Amino acid sequence: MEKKSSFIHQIEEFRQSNVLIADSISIGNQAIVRYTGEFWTAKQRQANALHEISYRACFKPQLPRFFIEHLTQPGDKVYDPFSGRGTTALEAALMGRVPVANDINPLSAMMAAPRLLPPMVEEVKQRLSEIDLSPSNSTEIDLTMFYHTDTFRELLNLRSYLIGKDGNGSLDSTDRWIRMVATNRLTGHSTNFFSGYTFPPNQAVSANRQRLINQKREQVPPYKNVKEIIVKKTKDLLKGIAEKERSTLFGIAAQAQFVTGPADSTKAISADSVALTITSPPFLDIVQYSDDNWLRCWFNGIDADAVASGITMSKKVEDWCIVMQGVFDELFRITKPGGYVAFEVGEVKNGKIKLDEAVVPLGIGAGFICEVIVINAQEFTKTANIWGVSNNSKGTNTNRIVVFRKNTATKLGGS
DNA sequence: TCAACGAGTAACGTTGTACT
DNA sequence: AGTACAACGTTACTCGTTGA
Repeated sequence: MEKKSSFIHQIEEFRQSNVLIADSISIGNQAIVRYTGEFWTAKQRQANALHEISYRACFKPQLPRFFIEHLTQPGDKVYDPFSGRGTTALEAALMGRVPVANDINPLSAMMAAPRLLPPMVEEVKQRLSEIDLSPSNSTEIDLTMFYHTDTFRELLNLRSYLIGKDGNGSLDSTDRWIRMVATNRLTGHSTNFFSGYTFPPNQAVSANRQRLINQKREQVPPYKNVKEIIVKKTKDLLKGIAEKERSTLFGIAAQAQFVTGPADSTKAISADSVALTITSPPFLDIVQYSDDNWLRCWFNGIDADAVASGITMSKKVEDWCIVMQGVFDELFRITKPGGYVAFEVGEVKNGKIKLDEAVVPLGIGAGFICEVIVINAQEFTKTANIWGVSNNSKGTNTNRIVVFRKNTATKLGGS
């Protein structure tokens, strides 16, 4: 006889001391308990600064922290099949858990893995001083709507250096750090980006649109010093990394696993090995992941169109569910008996579609037990101000997490 | 043709705190 | 008193796709 999940007990205690809403929803023939409230706060600058690289559609580090704290022990494997910038992987590593991460876009591991091996600022300065960014460079692509010609020349040289060393296998952890920082400085709306004024840094607009933005603002991209900007951002990222954090991360990094491929077929990850999965899949077709990352892919020699063809962009919930069922089946394979999945989605289409309700049967269909739905609702910046969408009135304003558990008893007739 | 829809972020400025 | 910096509230701003 299996004992009652201690997680629900913890949530219930939390609820009683914080006066949260508890109700339940019927899905199929089951009543799923649902708690709504402010389980964690998610303001800016409340987590480790090492997280602060922009990537489209990332959740706040407080989200994985909450579930890692409650559901794992140090040394446990914590997995994210839609890893993105690697929020789950990094937060897990900072907490002494072993990260396993997957993403269809190779950009993801390039952004996540180097931050498990944070260098000293001096190492980065030294390496940059050894790279010659001055030679004039023939270009196969015009990006002068984004960059001053001298900045563009520096970027082309850095790109050749990185792609060259990657190609002959001589890229080291300092180079990978520089590649991660540079990729994140390619476009942005303020001074410490290589580009002139453009969109906020998680989305690169098309070249044509950038020309129009330049016209409208009567701007020509100003000169930006590539090496100086990389050093500046390196310092910012390393603010929260004292020796204690550095040694935790270095100890963990050697055990971490980064996989690049579809989330429903991750053969490199062992069966029955993962203690906790924390993830957030694409929400239907809301975010244009490969378009938003086209410049980053170019900088790293990645074919963005090829990546795009593998990304789930279903418009309809039914189509999305078919793809996600495959993901859940794979999660069931790799989760260890007694392990958990915390699957985060949001409400979309002006609140009409609550994806958490669609997720419940998928996990059950894969063999999991649905434990509870945790909804973090608060006044916080999720969709605030961008596109003129005001916070808590439109767009996705809550984190809706469906928590599943794999029974410790062996499933009968399992293949 | 037009309206609906939508997974932010970095810098600035003010206030607070620590140290000389 | 003066300096440095940490903390944090506030501020600025755009595109692309779809379906009626």
